[in-house]
Amino acid sequence: MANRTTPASAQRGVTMADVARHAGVSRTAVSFVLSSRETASISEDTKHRILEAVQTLGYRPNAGARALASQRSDWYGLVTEIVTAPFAVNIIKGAQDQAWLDKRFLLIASTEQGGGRPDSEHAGMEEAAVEKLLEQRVAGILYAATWHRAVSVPEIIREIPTVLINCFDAEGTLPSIVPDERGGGRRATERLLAAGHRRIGFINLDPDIPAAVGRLEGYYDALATAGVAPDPGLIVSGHATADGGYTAARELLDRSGKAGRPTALFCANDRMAMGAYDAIKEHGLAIPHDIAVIGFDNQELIAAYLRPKLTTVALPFEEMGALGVQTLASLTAGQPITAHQQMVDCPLLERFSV
Amino acid sequence: MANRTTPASAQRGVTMADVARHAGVSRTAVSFVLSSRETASISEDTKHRILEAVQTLGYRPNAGARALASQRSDWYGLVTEIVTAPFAVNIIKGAQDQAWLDKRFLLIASTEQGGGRPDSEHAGMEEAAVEKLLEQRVAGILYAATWHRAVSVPEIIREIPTVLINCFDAEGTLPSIVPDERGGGRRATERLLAAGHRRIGFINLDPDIPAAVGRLEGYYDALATAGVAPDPGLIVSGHATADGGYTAARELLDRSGKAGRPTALFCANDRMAMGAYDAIKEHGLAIPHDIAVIGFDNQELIAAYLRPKLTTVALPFEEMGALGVQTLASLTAGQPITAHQQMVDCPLLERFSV
DNA sequence: GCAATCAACTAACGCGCGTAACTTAGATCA
DNA sequence: TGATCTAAGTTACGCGCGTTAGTTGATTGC
Repeated sequence: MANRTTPASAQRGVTMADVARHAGVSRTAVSFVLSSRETASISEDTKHRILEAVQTLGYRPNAGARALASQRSDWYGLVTEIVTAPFAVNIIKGAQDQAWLDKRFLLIASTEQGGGRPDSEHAGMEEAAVEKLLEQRVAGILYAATWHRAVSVPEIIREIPTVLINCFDAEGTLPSIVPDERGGGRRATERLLAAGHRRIGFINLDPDIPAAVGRLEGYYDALATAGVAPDPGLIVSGHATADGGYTAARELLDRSGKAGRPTALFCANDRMAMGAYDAIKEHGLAIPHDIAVIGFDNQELIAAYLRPKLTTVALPFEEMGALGVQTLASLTAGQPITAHQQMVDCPLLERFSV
Repeated sequence: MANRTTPASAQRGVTMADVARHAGVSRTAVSFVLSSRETASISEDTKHRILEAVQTLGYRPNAGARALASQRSDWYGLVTEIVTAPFAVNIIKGAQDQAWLDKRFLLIASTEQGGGRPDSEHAGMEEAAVEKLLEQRVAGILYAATWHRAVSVPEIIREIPTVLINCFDAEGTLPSIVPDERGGGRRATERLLAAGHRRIGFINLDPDIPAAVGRLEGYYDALATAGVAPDPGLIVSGHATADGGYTAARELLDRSGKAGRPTALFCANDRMAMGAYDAIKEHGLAIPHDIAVIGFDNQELIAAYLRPKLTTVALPFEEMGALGVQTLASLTAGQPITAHQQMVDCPLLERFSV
């Protein structure tokens, strides 16, 4: 049996010079053909000979050398804390896929390591990560956060084109891409209103964060448009966990305000919705028959496995990642950015809890 | 106010030559100092001058040029389908962290794009991904799977050092790292036995996959060691979903075999445990008072948010990722690999369902 | 007092490639 | 027929760096 381990290409170092020699042309000709320059004129015949040589020798371009010679690179850096957080990992996927389409590579630098470092140390890691990426001569940097918030980026990041994803810098000097929380909140509330609900409880997150602010605004927007007066008694804040949702839901269900208990619950995230499910079931109520529930975030592992499956608003992680790469591409191409902060829609995913 | 945008370093292209000029030495001297070669002798004085020049000029080495000149690279490629699957993403984290410690970069190539491609197309994507990584001249490749199984890797991957993570090749010719399913199954069952349970139901996955085989073997191991005769009536297979777990659990609970219903349930994954919880609650039973439950996989989003929180066996994703990088490091260093298949322990995480 | 040693460097080459500037043989034109 | 132009290439340089093979002046050994 023939030696099947390695085609000719395996012997490291088939270079353009080898291809040139094999095709009987100069190295430059090979370069011209491979980079398909229109300005240079190479006859169809030799072009064909060269491509054939490439094939038989198993030539593989050396991306590093190419970057060195051409003074530009095919790489974007992605610095992020989200590698661990299964939550927002789809940002990576979106960015990765888009980068792949653009024939670019993503160098991912994780800034989260070991548990519970102090902030100062984390900042140091971020700077180190950016430094490393700059050493790789990336063409630009994506900076992605686990949850939508204001961040302070290391200063050196400003040396090259940068796009923030799922976060924004307090000064507002860097282009950023964030979810349209408000639109999502409106959409969810509208859905409940459309189902005939008028007393809609809202279980909110820590009211200081952008997600809470936006989602609540959207809730108000929808009520206002529908001409329903908001009832402050229907709005509570809870810990962003299943337990928090459980407690908050009990509070709302026990409460018999001026017009009785809510007939629907809009939970500002899916984990809280998970807890709310428990509270509702303990109350002997059925979802969605007795009470409707809508979540937020679309954490698949929760939303798709709750019984009944949870109708929820999705955070557009993948889209944000892709848009980030696109934005970075225009930035590095020198095109001016139209909007400094781009918002991406949060679509409603209909399942069976409404 | 001074122009704060850019330190000297920002002007792209502070090279070693610049540093040398600034320090009044040859470029070679700079190179020697920066790569801290012991063989070369540079006086403390000039060494200091050089480092100072590096500092004031903001010199940053060019990783690409370095790789080109030294004929080796700081990169490992990670080709995987798991970018999307929040599930096994910790493999990436483990690998990333370990690579960072080794001062190496991970180039991640996702092979999963758009939904539901046919297998053939997926294979094509994998080959393209590997090809791209080879163009980057990575020093080695990690190939990681979402779930533990046999895979067939693209042939070109054999051109360079490769380590499989969470999977193995059918021929067994590549070093691989997999979870110790059997040990995990044993550990879970032992825990239930230690809690006094003797009738332990086992809800298994599709019995053909390695995870199902191993976990069941572990279950038998523990029973045998404890001198408990296995009851075939206590073992069922279900769909690997919450619904599947729900159905399977009902079946076990309704069944009043020779010795009544099981007092504990070992579910071969957490999603099924989630469904089992529902079935148990519908039966009016309390966890863990009336019946204990143990899961497998430690899907945080489920296990940590179920009420009560689920005791489960963790898949050592992070460890496998880290071990993968370590193994690859020894491979690329030319050291022979001791074991062709390395197994990593699956620890039991105690929560409140036992 | 002179060869041998050594510390402290430097000159020069090449890694694989992009690219501007030049060459050459044939076609075109006045 | 000589000048001009073009197609089809080639020569030569440099990207930033690692590395080998020197070079140079001071010190040592006898």
